[in-house]
Amino acid sequence: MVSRIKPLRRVASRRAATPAPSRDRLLEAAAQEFAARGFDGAKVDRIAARARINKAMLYYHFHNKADLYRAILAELFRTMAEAVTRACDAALTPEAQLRLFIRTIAAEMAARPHYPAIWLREMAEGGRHVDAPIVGELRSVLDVLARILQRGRKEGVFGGAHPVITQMGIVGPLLLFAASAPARERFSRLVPQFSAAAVPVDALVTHVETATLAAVAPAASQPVAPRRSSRRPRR
Amino acid sequence: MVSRIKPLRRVASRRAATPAPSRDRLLEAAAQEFAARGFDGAKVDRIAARARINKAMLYYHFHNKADLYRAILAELFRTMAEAVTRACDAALTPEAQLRLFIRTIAAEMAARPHYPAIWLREMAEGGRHVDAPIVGELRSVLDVLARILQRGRKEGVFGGAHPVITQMGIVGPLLLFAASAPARERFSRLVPQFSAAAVPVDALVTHVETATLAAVAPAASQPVAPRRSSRRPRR
DNA sequence: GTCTATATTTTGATAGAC
DNA sequence: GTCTATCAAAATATAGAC
Repeated sequence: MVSRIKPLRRVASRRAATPAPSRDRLLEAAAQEFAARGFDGAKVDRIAARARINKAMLYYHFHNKADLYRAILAELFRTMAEAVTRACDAALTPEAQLRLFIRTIAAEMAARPHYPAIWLREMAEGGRHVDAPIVGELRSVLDVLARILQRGRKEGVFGGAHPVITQMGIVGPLLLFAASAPARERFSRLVPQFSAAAVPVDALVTHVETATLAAVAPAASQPVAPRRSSRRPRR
Repeated sequence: MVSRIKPLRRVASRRAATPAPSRDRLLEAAAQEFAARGFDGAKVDRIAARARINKAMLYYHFHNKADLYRAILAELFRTMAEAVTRACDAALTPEAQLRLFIRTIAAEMAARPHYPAIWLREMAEGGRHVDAPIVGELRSVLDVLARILQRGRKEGVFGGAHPVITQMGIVGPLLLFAASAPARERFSRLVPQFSAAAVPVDALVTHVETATLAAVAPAASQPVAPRRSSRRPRR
């Protein structure tokens, strides 16, 4: 609540070769711990140890465990929102924009390896730690996608795909793939197919692109508001 | 470790209107708690209270929290493996089999509302509680999918899609959608688009079907083993 | 099978010196 | 900003009567 406005931090007063200040190490260590163990599984002692700081310093920088976690969540979704907003400025066709949207999210996940597990877990937790500003970032991401879909629809290249459903179709595979990498590696001793070496990362992004573009194509899915009279048979 | 072989339980000795025995209520309550809070967030006191049993009874039926959790995990993946194995017996075209594979998983998730969050969380945890028998069930699911893809390839209707990637493309959206339902409902006060009423469930399954079939179509994705000589440009 | 009472450990958080 | 020492609450697990 207090440290929401973050000051442009001490750039001038820092020497060139200075190691990461304790606060940064703390955030990094916490992200790692929260990703691997979840909010309740993460222990402040372990976070402090990993960051090579004293536990009391954690409470000096953040009020409590929840605040530290929220800071990470906020940065995660702000980063995502900024990235997709920036990427989709470009004057491209709706198809190209959608591809770029997908690739941007994938790239952001690759750049921040802890994000996928944290994101996934927070959704499974019912968004318990997501406050209003964070919801705003989520909304921004969805809005970018909604605009792409709407433009494509106006130009006749997309059908009436629902933004939330399209979003699930995109981030679902990307999140699960990234977050489950350690698990799959663990299983690969018994199921070699799971081995990371056997599953090229790029192939997944290509898969999601192809899949999403097909699913949003005209007549691929029923319109957002289903027609009232035509009841389609179960199969 | 001990109670892995479960006896065909006391059917004869039970009256017709007998309420669910404590062990069943326990498993149900535990699944709910583990889904909502994760392994570390789940508290045995809460599980016991929810099941309306004494906490000591929990330790009578299971040795500890981890064993209880593993029992639920095992049933989850056994259920999934059995369902997809049974469903894909049918003599259908590869396309129809793939659709059925998807619908079966979606139906199983709908029937057991706690599964998606547990599944997702366990993957994020690195499969820490997944033991060898459970990996076997995971393997079974993957094998069913691999056979469908292989048959489709032989018949020329599918390309060289990788089973793991295809699996991610299918279960990623289904899991995320189901598991994030409470979160989206929470956010819907600020972002009406997220409201469950606004997002038809069937539309997601249709989306995943369309998307997956397009992604596994011939030439949609590069072959599993990329050609060595032809280096494709970045885009 | 069921319950009460309790032991033991872990863990989030703080006080207060430097 | 940093550290030591420590508290108080929570949580897993068990002992043992019925």
